[in-house]
Amino acid sequence: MLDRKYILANGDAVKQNCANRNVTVDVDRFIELESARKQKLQEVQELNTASNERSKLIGKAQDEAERESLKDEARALRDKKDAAQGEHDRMDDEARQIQLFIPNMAHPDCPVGVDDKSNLELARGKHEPRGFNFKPLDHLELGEKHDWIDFEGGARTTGNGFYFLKGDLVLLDLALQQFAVSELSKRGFLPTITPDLAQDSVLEGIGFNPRGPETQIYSVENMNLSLIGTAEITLGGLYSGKTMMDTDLPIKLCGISHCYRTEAGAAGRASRGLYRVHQFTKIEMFAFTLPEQSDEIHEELRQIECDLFDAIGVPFRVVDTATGDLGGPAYRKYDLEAWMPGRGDAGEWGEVTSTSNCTDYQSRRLNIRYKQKDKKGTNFVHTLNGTAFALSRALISILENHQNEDGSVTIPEVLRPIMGKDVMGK
RNA sequence: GGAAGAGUGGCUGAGUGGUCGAAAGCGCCUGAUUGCUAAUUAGGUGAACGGGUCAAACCGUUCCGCAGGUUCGAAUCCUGUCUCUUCCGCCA
Repeated sequence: MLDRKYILANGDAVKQNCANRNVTVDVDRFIELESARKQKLQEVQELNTASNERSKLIGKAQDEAERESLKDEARALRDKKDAAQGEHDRMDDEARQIQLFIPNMAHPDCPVGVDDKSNLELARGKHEPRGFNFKPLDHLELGEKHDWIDFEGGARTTGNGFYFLKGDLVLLDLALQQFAVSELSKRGFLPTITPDLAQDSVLEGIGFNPRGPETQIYSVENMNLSLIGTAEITLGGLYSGKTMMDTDLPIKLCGISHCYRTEAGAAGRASRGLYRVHQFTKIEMFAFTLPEQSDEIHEELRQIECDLFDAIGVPFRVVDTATGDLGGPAYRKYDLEAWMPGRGDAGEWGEVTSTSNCTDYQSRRLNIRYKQKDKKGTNFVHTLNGTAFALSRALISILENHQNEDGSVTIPEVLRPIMGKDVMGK
């Protein structure tokens, strides 16, 4: 969330930002409430001071009569204070409800537009989409041919949208994980396996709503636990309420977890197969940084994503996400879209990674701060996240781009030593 | 899952319902001192929020795991809850 003082001081900019991001929220009402709340707080504190002063005198009172009259005074003051406090809390609650829906400010270079049509292509990967001198299959057809993917069994066992992976595709999945984790630890990211469940309060802190009609989250009945949609949730939770030293920043983590999403309301040809599923494994980059570092680290995350997809020989483009497509917490977001020959009639770009600089939007909610040596006070860190590999979609991109006419798939060179073979499905 | 015990500042650890934001020690910072990489000594040393200031200083409120309650007043009493330790049970 945004700083309340910032909203009060920059009302017009905040309103313009909401419009750019296609978010409807009553900023004026927030400003009205917050101004009134601050005045009320002043009143509460004054009453409390007066009440505290009386109470302290009671201990030193000489006789019973004096004591009783002081008690009456103190009690009356406390009642007035409680009443004022109640009013203050009501204003505070309502202001907070609005504040939670005010999105982060957007980077000045961020393309302005209300939806993904305004996204801007920034760059391409090393590999261009290849031509096929045969009719390429999509990953589902390849998966069925080799018995690598079993959606039918997944549906029977668990439900629609769940799947079993088998055989060489499992080896490929694990090889990708190992490759990503090893690359990331070379670059200073601490490999971290997180729980797949988190408390509802942690989900709310990151900005997810775990229960309710429109939730994307699976929750556990009779417990305040939910299955995580991304390791961002647990990694943020790990540091919530913490204060770090500036010299320890940036902290870079490589989270490994399963991700669970209900994907309510999503269906259709574009969602065929592994593209949109209820469970997948993800290797996630996460960073806590000083404010002045976050732009630079964001570029680093983007570069790592490009390097990883270049390394596995998959063509992609980098997209600068438009204001309306950013989501609440992001200040700026880059997506990598991989070429997927099996999508649409003759191939389409499909999102495979996403990296966001959330500045202090999440850390303010989660109360994650840093302290500078020899300086009073603390500040909020900046948080960033980025996908290394979302395994389900990375698998699609490899199967479809590296398929051969006989239905086999050439394994990317960097994965061959890990898998111990050059071709799968031969 | 059952039983018992414990949760206090960066750490260790004291704390009879009022003078406790909290003793003491360690650590850290600043100064003094001794010519020897350290000792001695004096002082200082938490955070959030609000006010104030160019910035400080400064003033106020809140915080002793968390949330409630009793009371004029709670680190201290009561209730709930979470976490940790030990013992038992179960188990990949």
